[in-house]
Amino acid sequence: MNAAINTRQRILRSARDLIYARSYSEVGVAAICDSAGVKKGSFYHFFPSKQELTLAVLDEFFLEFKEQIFAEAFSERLTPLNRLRRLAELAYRFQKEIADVTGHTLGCPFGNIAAEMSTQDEKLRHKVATVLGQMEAHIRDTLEAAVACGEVNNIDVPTTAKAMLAYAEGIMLLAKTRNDPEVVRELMPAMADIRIRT
Amino acid sequence: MNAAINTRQRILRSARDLIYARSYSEVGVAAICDSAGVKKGSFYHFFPSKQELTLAVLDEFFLEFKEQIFAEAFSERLTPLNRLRRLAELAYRFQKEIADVTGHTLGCPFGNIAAEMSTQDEKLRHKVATVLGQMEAHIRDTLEAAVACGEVNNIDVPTTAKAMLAYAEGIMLLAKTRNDPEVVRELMPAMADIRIRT
DNA sequence: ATTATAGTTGACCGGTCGGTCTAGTCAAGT
DNA sequence: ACTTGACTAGACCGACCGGTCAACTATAAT
Repeated sequence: MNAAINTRQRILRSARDLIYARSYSEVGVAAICDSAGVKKGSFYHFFPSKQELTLAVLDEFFLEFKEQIFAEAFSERLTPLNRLRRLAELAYRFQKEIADVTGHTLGCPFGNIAAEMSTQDEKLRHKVATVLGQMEAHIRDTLEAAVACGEVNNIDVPTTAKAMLAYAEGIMLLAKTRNDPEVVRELMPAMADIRIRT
Repeated sequence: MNAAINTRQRILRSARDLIYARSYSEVGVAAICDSAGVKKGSFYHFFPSKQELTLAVLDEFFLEFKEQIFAEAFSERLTPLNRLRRLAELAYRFQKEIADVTGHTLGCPFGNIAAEMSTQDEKLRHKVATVLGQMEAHIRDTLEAAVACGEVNNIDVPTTAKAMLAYAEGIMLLAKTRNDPEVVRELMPAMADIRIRT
């Protein structure tokens, strides 16, 4: 049973890494099984389909994101706006590290799947939309706090949060397209300066 | 020979529509041939591979984009900043029209392919990067003009151009993810207000 | 020791993939 | 009339796709 959890976890991690590095369509179940050192039968014992696995992968991604990025950026030591600036810095570090290891700038795992699959798989689209919605909510909360402590004023908080998320996703996509993490370093800090006025 | 050009054009248009509506991986050569009313033999007479066809599709997309969007938005009647605002409006209209017809918000054709294929096919990545580079150049030129006529000042023009492009791409991706063109209407106008200060 | 159950194995399925190839049509050039 | 070469037709290729299945093993409760 311990071994079983282990197997499931190995499948999940292999799938996460492969799908992020390549894409949903380019990664087959067989490749995931090979990478995880697991046979097809075991795969389908734990996951009913490739689609369901991918939903789990998205959860896994978001969990890690919250643990590794949000947890650090959104500590109380920083002012709200500085949390957003810290987020920008962490985004760069993360992309830079991946680029150093893999040779490719991989962008945002959610944005990648959204772009590829939104029109093809409604369940996947909805899942990604939900995750991005939660990210937006985090930014919104942070902006509310910024307003509350007088760090900013006269802004449309919900719309500004959406704009910041859009800007961040766009930067990740451009960085992937140029295969250059420095794009993130150059552009991301300005995310914290976006203001949609009331 | 006229019929031949016609065949090539039909293949190109079918591929453009199908790849935009679905994705590169989800659209097979057979589907493109069916849609174009052409047999495989003809397809491979005009295009050596699916990859080469896609490069041509990207050219086709960019050509249409310049004809339909840039040509209208960048007319001399408008001030530079108003050209960018017009661009935002056209982006919404375009996404809205597609959504009404297809039931899906398809986002940016270049961004879609970039997200899906950048890590998998260097030629495709490079092509998309080039196209987006030209878009960035258009925005940069417009910002230069805005500076020249005193509409804005104290901005880092090249970086602001990049930031505007990133913001636009991010909005298109979010709209696709939410399957809602209204995201474009809500967020895109603020593109013209982005300023990266010197 | 027996039984039930969770997990594993790998052969196998029909279908689709991008791409090849041979045979043939057709119009223009000589 | 004959040749040439662009274009079309569609059968065919091996590889791979997601998914199924029956048989097997390991574990733990009774």
